[in-house]
Amino acid sequence: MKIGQLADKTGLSIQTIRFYERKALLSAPERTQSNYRSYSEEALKQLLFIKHCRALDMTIEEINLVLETRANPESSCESVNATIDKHIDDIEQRVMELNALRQSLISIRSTCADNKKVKECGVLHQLDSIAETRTTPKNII
Amino acid sequence: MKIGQLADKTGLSIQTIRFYERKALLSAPERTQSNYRSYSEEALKQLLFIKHCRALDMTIEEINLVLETRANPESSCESVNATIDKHIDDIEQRVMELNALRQSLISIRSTCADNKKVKECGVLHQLDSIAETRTTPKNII
DNA sequence: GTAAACTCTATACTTGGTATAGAGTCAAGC
DNA sequence: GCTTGACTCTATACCAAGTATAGAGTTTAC
Repeated sequence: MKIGQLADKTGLSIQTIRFYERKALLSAPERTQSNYRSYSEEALKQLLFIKHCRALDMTIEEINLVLETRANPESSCESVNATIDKHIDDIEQRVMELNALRQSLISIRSTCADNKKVKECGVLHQLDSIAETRTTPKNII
Repeated sequence: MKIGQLADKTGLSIQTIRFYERKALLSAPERTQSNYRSYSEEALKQLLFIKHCRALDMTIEEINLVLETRANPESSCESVNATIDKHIDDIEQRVMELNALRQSLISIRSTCADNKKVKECGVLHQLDSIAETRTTPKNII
């Protein structure tokens, strides 16, 4: 299977597949005589696994860890569970931040009716003077 | 006021201030004979305004737009309100996405009790086979 | 034989900064 | 006068997770 077919089957772009190879998520495939990448079914499965992990917003580093763990079936899956647990925490954290942010924005927005002039705009005045709202560092999520 | 003092007063790093100047959020200040940046009180205010906008997760491009609007007091503040409204929408969207993601993660996580072996781990099996969950394109927020 | 479609590598770009290197400047202490 | 430390300058590279491109080579269809 060439890279274009793999891209079609996975729904990932060709560049993304090559990118994952560079990041060592996907091991470098065999090459044809003309230096084209030639993929096995195994690679397709691996790539779908990676895609599923990405859909859950796992970072490449985390996926790498999970892949490593997955590689030896007799080892403990503890680290995988820890990764997922941490993810859930991060997401809950981020949702709370975003809700706080949303509240701030709604509050600021309420200070200006539509069609005012800049000099009368409550929103702009708010932006001049608001205090700190975000205490936690910005999250990637 | 030199850049270090400005950094202290705003809580932003020196590099960030220079970065904002490069991005034309902050106009290039006067220079001393030795080519040091020399800031006015006006620049301090501008920078705090920018900081407040960033705390609301506005992009640099959006802040630029708002600053432009703010520059002429007689114009309409409509675009500012539109920016804020869009932001609120984006955040609500993102919160819904994150909640869906959280549900997926919790569901996946529930398939593995602690201290299992990799080959028995429900989480890893789920990651092999889960269907698409995220339909909307990934957001920056 | 040639044109379209595919693949290759290498490089640059995105966002919002952060972190360096290497050079110049300024103030204080001796 | 000289050195030391703190400050500033520019330019460049780096982060994540890709995306986009140029320029070259390859394969396939007609």
